[in-house]
Amino acid sequence: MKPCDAPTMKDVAREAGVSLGTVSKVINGIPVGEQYRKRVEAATEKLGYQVNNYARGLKTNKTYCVALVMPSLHHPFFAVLVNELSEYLMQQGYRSLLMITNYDSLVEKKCFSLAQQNKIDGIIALTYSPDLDVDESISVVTIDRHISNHPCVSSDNFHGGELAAEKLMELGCKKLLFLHIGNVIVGEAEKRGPGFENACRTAGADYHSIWLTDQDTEAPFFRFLEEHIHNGKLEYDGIFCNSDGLGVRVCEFLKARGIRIPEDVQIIGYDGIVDYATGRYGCSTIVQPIAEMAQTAVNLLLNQQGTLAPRNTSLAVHYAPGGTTRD
Amino acid sequence: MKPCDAPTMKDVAREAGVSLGTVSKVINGIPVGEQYRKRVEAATEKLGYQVNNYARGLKTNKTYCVALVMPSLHHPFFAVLVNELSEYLMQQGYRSLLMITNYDSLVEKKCFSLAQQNKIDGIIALTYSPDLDVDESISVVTIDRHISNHPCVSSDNFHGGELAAEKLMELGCKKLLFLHIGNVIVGEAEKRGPGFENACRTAGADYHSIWLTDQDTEAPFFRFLEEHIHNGKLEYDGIFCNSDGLGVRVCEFLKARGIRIPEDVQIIGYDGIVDYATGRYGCSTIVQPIAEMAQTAVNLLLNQQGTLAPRNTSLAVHYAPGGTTRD
DNA sequence: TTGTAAGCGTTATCAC
DNA sequence: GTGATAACGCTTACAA
Repeated sequence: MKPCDAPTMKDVAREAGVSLGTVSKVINGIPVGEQYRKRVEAATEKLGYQVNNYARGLKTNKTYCVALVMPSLHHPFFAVLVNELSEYLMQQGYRSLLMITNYDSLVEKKCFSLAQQNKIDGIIALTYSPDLDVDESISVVTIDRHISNHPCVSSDNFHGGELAAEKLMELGCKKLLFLHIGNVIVGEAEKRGPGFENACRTAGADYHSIWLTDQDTEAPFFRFLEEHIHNGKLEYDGIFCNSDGLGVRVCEFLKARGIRIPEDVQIIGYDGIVDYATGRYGCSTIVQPIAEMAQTAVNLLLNQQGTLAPRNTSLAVHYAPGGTTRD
Repeated sequence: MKPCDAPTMKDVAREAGVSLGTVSKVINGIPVGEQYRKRVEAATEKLGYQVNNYARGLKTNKTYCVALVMPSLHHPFFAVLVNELSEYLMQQGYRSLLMITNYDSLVEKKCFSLAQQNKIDGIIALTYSPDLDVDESISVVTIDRHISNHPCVSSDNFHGGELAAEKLMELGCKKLLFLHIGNVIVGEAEKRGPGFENACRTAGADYHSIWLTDQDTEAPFFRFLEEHIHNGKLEYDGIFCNSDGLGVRVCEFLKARGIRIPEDVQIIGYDGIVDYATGRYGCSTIVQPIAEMAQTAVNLLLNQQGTLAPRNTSLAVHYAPGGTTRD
């Protein structure tokens, strides 16, 4: 790569015939004599001068840079989240350092260490390591999962679960099923199930839950479904899946066995993932407000003074039909 | 946000009872007396010292940071591309600064200027501005679209187009159609059409092309298709779309009109986008080697000495069936 | 070999 | 209000 030596403040000062301090003041918007300002601005323009953020960061200990630590961009939820985070950060005058962990807790640790080394102003992270502790001097906001006492932003998972149950019952389901697969790490997303069960209990509904923790295969779900199909009819008529992906797969599985969706069985997922090609939801779903979550996380990070930030901020979700329910 | 004052090299030197220069040498792997090294390492460990990349960058003019300028992460192609770029860069010891332009050429310009200001070591960009010129002193590698004479990495679009045509003919199609929608900016992706047409011509096949440039609606395609359906039968029996998204939409449109895919009409798209939920292609497709493209771009950027980099590097594509062809 | 000191491009604190 | 000057934390000659 080529060397890159841009003009420095000193060059501008020489060009404008003023001192270094004056140039600095003009650059930083500190009042300065009218004609001096004019001269400096002209010189800046002429030389195409740009401040060196590294020198500035060294001096001020402020880098206007936030690290985004995310598992992967293969999943649309993460991709869109990073998109919104990055755009909003840029609007606020911040840059984003992207770090992909690939769900690997070793990499997560390395990223946190690297982030601190880069003297970034803060970290926004969605991680899976249970024991990821970070220098107390750095600001951190997490998404969905907690890291020590740093503020966490998530959608209102509990209410999302309730909403799903209520919607299914409202649409006539009598025998409900909840399917959950996920990491053993307890995060905010794990409240979807309790929310669902709570609503079922409250309504006195008949329901069953299956929790697959720390497993990498959904096979048990499909075995269960298979076993509960009698004479081409599933025992359950309403299913809540803890992600849209699972919802879509369950839907396909049942259709392949001649069960009609949504006529025989109705399915609701969670996330609100929109297909890039069709612009539609893959299944009926509880929609997470990704843009709002991103903005909330950024605001929380940038305005974090002391420790008065709430440990958890849950944003409102809403239900959206996606063809797998009768509405 | 909280202040962040980590231990400095001076602290380590004091702790270890050696001089600043010695610490620096240990940190940078320059040979130093065994016992000195031990002492420095112990002190480093004890204080939890980490080099300040801003100070180092200021001194060395090397930041180990590359800017990724991308239109959006809502489209899976860009999301996966950024994922691969970022992971590979990290493997090579580089960090990635993510900049989302939202297809806005004003933002693209701002990003380029910002990137240079951040004294990054290079830029990898996928942009739409026709007139995006950049300081000659900074290394740039582009994806799919050219910016002045910087090296560009893409998949072998021309051959991809040929492949699609050959495959359709091989699968028995007699009357081919090519559908293209895209920006007026001519990039490597625009070679898909010529490749397709070339293969058709060579084989003496009957084909028709529709190019929609600089339009934001695909309506003309669907109007055309509608007009060429007679007695529930489309005049064409093989369609090549310049993206998987379009392929999927065309497929849906025809199915909705009672035309069977792939029995009556076969469709091939371009990109190789895999659905996150099912893991399948949305339609039969020409697969771009995204990971290889990312690695090639990074290697080109990092090893760029002088200007001996090829202006264009096209990576091999392959065909993959995805349910919209009879194979 | 190891220590010393001069910068890298800024900002900030002073006298003027 | 403006211009020297001392840091910021590091690398790198160069001197010891």
